Amino acid sequence: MTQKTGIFMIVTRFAPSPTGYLHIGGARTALFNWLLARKRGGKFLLRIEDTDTKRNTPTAAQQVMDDMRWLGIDWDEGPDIGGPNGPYKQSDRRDIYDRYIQQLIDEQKAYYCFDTPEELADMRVAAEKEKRNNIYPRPDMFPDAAVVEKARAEGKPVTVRLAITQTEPIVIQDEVRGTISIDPAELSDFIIQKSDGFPTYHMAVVIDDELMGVTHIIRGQEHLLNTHNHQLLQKALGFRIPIYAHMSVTVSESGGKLSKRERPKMLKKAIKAMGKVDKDAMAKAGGVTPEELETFLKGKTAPDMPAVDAMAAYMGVHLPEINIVDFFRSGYLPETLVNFLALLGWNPGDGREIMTRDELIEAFDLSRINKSNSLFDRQKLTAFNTEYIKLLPPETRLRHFRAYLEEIGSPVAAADDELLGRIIRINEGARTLEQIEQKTRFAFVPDDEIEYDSKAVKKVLLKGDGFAMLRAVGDALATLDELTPEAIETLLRSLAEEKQVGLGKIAQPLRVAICGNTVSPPIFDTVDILGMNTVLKRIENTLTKFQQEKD
RNA sequence: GGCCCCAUCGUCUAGAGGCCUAGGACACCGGGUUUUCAACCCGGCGACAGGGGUUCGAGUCCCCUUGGGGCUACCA
Repeated sequence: MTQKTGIFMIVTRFAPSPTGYLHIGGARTALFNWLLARKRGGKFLLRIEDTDTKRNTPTAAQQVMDDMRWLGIDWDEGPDIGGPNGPYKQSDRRDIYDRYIQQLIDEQKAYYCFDTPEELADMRVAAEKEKRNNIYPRPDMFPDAAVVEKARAEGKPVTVRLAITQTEPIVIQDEVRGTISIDPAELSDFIIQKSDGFPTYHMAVVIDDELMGVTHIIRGQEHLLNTHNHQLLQKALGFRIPIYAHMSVTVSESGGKLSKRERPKMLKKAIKAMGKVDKDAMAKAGGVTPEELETFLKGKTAPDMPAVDAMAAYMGVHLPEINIVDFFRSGYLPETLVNFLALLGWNPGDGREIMTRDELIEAFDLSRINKSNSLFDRQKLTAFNTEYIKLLPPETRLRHFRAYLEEIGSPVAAADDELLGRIIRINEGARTLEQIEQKTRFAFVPDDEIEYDSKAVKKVLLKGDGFAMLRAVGDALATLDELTPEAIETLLRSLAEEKQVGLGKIAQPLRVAICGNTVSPPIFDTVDILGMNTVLKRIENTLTKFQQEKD
């Protein structure tokens, strides 16, 4: 029963609105659609839904595309590369929407309205007070062209609504949720064209999906009830009905939908928890006025993301990663995110978890998407990242690490490929690229600019005989003529034996002297990487610097 | 409030009526390894929300309760 028609090509899409960075939920939606298209040998489209002129931000579309590329989610048609059914930006498709809206009006399936925002708000309040649904009162007679002309001349807002005349239940088929039917009496005639002339989301999405030949739509559960409206529109316009799959929502640790509001929220909480903070300095760090900061702390409005990030950095608080770039900057790998995201609400059914991109594509299927909401578990994400740092081919790790170092402006970026590769290798077991960077940074700062951790200095050098041990280590190292990790190991081990102490007694003072901290990559590699001159210099510096405190 | 969706360890989940004494992964706890932090190895703790049905038999099907989530915009 294998009937390959050949003409039935799957088409999926991701249709973000350019209001900010690509966030984790959007990335998951994009990934599922991409996975389905790749699995079935179909096409995956990218479309920018910028019909809300007030919310659009100019760089967002570019940023979203950059983030998708970083994740390795590529598209076959899109705003930047075009395609047979373009343009792929809704603001460039106004004339198309106008035609269909006019068609609905001509067929008496839609009608003009002239309500002001205040009037609509009153209706909403009244409905709420009377505990009934807010159903728009459809006029018996639809306004004709003359009336519209007059309203426009008077400066009234002009919108268009779809007349919902169906009385039988509206039934949608959902691939993950089955049959969901709803009584049209629950539905209100909704706006399909706004007073600024732009179509609403509902109108634009239905038209574009039809014209672009989209066959499968995977999206969040928040669109489940919209689907009935979309089906009404599809019927009114004589369109095909695509296959829908509504995935569960990803919720955050604090409950509720995982949203970009999470970061400003956490920042506010941190500021309040700290009590006294220099607000002027913080406002300055974030590039906002003290007044703006004050409004943020009191009210609901939040400054934009770069300002939030800058203030968090200033205060040294770690905000939960929400946007894809946040994860990049925290040292996560794209492979980790793709794998982890795929497993949020889907699984291959055979217990596999760590899976390559190809394995994910191979195993992906709509029937295995589950229905219940899932919580975004950062600890498990980190465990995946640890795994991927170990698993990835050296070239790939190197590429990711270099990109990360350049993004955060780390001094470690000065290392050449060979050194960087070695740094990754000796840090195997690290959970994020950030950890590798932090553990290696000391090697790339000038010898006299090492930051000594006071607790480490006290514990390892000042207390006990750490100081004397360090001197002995310095003397011993100075005699070494062959510099390899093995030679260093042999030397230090025999020194430990001679002194009748464990290797730790030798290694820790040395570590603090050359790194400033008790935490570093394995000591023999660390010495080797720094080179003998630097090591001896730092030992010397350390002895001099803390000599007085010792006495 | 109305409408809709969902419900297995702390978390992500396996489970499509007997294979379940409910399996795996992360987290957690205990132990081991060890030059630090990790990583690694071994072991352990730990769940079918509650109540009714249906059935020879229910985590699996139905109903109710409870709990969670979504929508209810000239946002998408």
